[in-house]
Amino acid sequence: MKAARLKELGVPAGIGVDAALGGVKQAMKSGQTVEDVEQAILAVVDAPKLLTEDEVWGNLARTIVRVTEARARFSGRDEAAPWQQWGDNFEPAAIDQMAQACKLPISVAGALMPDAHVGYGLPIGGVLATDNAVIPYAVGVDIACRMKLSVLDLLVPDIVAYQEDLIEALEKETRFGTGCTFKPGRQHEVMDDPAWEEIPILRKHHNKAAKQLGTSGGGNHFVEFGVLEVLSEDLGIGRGKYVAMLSHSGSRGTGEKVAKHYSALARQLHPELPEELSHLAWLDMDSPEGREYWQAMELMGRYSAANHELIHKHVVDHLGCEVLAGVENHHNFAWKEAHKGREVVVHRKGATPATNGVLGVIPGSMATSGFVVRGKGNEEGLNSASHGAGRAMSRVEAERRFTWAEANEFLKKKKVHLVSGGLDEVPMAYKDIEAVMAAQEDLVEQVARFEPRLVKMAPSGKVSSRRRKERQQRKRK
DNA sequence: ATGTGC
Repeated sequence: MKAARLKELGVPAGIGVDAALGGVKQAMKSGQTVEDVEQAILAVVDAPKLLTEDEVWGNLARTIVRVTEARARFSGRDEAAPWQQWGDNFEPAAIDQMAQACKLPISVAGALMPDAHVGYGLPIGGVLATDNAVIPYAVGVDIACRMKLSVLDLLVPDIVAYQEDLIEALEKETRFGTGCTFKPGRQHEVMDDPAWEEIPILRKHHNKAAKQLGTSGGGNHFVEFGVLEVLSEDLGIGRGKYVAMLSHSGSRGTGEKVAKHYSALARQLHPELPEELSHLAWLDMDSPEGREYWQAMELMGRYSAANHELIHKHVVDHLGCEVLAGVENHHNFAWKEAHKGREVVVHRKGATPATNGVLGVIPGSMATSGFVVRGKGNEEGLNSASHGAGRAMSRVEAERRFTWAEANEFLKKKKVHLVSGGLDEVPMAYKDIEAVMAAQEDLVEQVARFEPRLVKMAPSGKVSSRRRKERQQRKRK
């Protein structure tokens, strides 16, 4: 049974739905039909106080009572925290999510970046400063998702001349797709961090995390080679054209488990939040839960950095070249920063840190420009910028609307060789990166422009997992 | 962005 149906039946969103799903599972196991289950849920919703001791539905009944009482006591704030947007090419729902986030009692200020689109709780491209509280879903599911660019001592024509070697390096030295691992795993001292032992959710996933070190994952993640046109002296290598390698990856499966674990915990601690705020449940920074999340989040930060470090090290070693310069940054993370003289927690969910003088990387798409940028320290913009061009449509919509014939035409025109990737990631599915950059001229300065030439991404998710299953089934036979 | 239980 889906969450939407449970809400139709009157189950409160968030922990109400969580509790209901538990009951549904139990009832279905004991052989009840969907109709029986729906009747039972209606009865609980109608009179939860009568059913708090019920064997199957007691937890749902108690949760509804708790949520109802807490929400009755909750009163929103009189005035939302101030926020501004950069650009005007947004879905109304993304703007609404930003506005809702600023109504949280803990919110201090917000900023919506020009690549923003709808996400869980806070939009992707949303920045939120809070007072002594951290919101797991305002950091994002892929905690510490990160960009890393290395300038290599190759010549621009080498991208074509040594194309086969570059492809081989990508194929052998990282992995793509949901659930991908290295066997045997890559080695890195980040795996010896004491936090893996101290925090149960980390201990549980330590093994998987070890196997996923150095992998790139799926979705919009990629590793690519391209031409970097350096426009300023910031990188310390002089102006001109260079070959660079750019990777986009994060904390893989472990980060997701951490995000979901603490978000569920935060929701349990905040039954008072109305439905539209329920995905924005927070943890107090002074509470044991908040401190533990922060510790886990920071480890995910070091883990993600190690991930990129290994990808670059192994690819560079494979090619036998040298690294001349580099830039890297998280774009799903939270930081303790000063805002207008006050210490706040700044959540950047799909947003690049852009404190004055700080360098960052903003990718476009597989066949449009990316940028190395220098922050301008715009205080109203919460020292942030976009983390890319931003999706112009959903993945499903992109798969429906475009064909590979069109996409290949685009790639050919831009001289991009796509080793693998999904139709849901084609450039036409993204907003215009030039317009996005123009909308944030007061947030960042352009330091270099990057043109992708040789790109590897995960092949389209659903297809590959179906094929994997079919292969496994064939093996069994 | 990510897998997991059927």
